[in-house]
Amino acid sequence: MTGSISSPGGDSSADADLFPTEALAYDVFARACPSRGVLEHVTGRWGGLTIGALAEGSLRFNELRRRVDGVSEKMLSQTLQALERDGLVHREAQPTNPPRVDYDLTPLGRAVAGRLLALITCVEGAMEQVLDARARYDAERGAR
Amino acid sequence: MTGSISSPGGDSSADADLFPTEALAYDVFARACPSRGVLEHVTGRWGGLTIGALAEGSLRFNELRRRVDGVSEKMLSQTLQALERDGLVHREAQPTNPPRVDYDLTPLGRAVAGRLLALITCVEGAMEQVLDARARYDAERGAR
DNA sequence: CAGCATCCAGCTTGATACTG
DNA sequence: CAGTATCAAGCTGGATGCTG
Repeated sequence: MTGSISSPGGDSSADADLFPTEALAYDVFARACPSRGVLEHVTGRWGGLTIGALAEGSLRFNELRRRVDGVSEKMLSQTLQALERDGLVHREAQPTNPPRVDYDLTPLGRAVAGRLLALITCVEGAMEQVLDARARYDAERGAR
Repeated sequence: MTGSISSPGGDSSADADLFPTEALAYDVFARACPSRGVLEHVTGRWGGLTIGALAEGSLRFNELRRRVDGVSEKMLSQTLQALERDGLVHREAQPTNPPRVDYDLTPLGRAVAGRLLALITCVEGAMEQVLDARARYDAERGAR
């Protein structure tokens, strides 16, 4: 066990030691775990929005650029490459002129997108409560 | 509708226009939407891990610091303040000496945590596929 | 213990210009 | 259209020192 999170004292499987790095592993809470990197690609500034946009269907580079409000072409390009490398996004390039490249989610990407969208929807739905909470917080802080 | 994402042509409810900024609104894909900020707090470098840690139960400042591997006290403090302001985290300070402060999730925070944990679990579970995808990607790219 | 204030290195980002 | 290359600037975040 890498340390950090995952049950404090009660370890669910005492035989975990028998599988050094094989079976489970992958603990996002551990600094060095590769899953932390993937999670950052997925939840990063542009990753989440890109996946969210692609969840609605295949899109071309500049379509994506317009959809994800505020992303620069450099960042979009970078984001797409990271997601493609992680196997979440599929890139389909046609060697025509002018070139045409379509991006869409892989099955794995769709699985992640589902969870991500659930989170996004949850946050969007909570906005009124959040705004209220902020107002209260600021009122108490601002007064003092 | 702010623009950017949200169904391309097919709008599910034609009467959406009757509720200018009341009902739905909050579109993360729009640059200026406050929900984007909240989502960034939740999914940010430390926000997600902090929420994940608190999902297991109430924790004190330094306990959290140890749990979330790699976070500095400055970042943790900052993160907690943002989450508290957003109404996701509750801060309970006891005016004792030495001081004792407990943090835990609000009901809203727990709702978000659920979705977040689902995402994290999904990503962790996909790690093998991701690592495979990366290997393939690098092989093709490195060769050329 | 639970933080805040300050300083500063460096990574991330956005403009801009260029290529196939 | 679909990117890559380069560069300056700004924000992020870590280290340090101090407070109650």
